[in-house]
Amino acid sequence: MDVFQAVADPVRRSMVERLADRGEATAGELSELAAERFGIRQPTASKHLKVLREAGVVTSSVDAQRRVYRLEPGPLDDLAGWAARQTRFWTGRLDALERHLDSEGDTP
Amino acid sequence: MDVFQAVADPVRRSMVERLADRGEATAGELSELAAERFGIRQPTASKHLKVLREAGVVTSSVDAQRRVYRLEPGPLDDLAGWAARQTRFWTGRLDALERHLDSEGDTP
DNA sequence: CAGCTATATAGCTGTGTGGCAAAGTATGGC
DNA sequence: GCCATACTTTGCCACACAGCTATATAGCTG
Repeated sequence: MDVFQAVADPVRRSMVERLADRGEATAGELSELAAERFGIRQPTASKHLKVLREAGVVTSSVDAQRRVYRLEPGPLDDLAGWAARQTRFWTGRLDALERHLDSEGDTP
Repeated sequence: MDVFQAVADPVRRSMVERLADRGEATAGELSELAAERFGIRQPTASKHLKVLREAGVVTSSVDAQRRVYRLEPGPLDDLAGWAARQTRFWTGRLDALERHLDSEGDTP
């Protein structure tokens, strides 16, 4: 699954936000957060973490029985870059459009 | 459907990119593009346009029998902003983290 | 080693969403 | 007025995905 799909889910976005705000967290902490905010069970949260992992949005390392998750900036930067590029092109271009229409000479 | 879900689909992303690159387009043009790239039929493309419309990513106006679609920067800016915020927080903070760990004084 | 804690996996189910063909709604042209 | 054009809507099916419970795996702890 790609980054776009990964962050399409509010539960996963909430996990990402938690990691962005306060740094790394264990699977348990993230699961508990999801439980509070969305009322989901631990295995469901674990599944969401798997999706984020496979999209490269987070990485995990093993600390005894704990898995520590942290944010991986790459994919999110790609996402931000894509979205920004889409708007930078035509935002503030209304004038350019009008010039274009003028040069076309047809106002139906 | 929100912006995140709206751009989660590659067909819809392709439509957005087309509008970002070369400005407004008719439903027919966007449908044809989707047909070429993804092999989908016209009603399916129309459905995708509806999703983009309802997410506020595009707006449409009527020109005779044609519907002209254009990009609405707002939602995409929100998306870009969100994604950027998630990474700006901890990117380039590895040093900050190390400083934090130093000030904690515990290296287990 | 027994048992507790932490997390992942397996297997099942309901619902949302993407795909299609067919029908409906406007509008322009003959 | 009627047909063609340009879309959208409707109704259908299939499949992906989020949710759950139950179970497996792994590592501490007594």
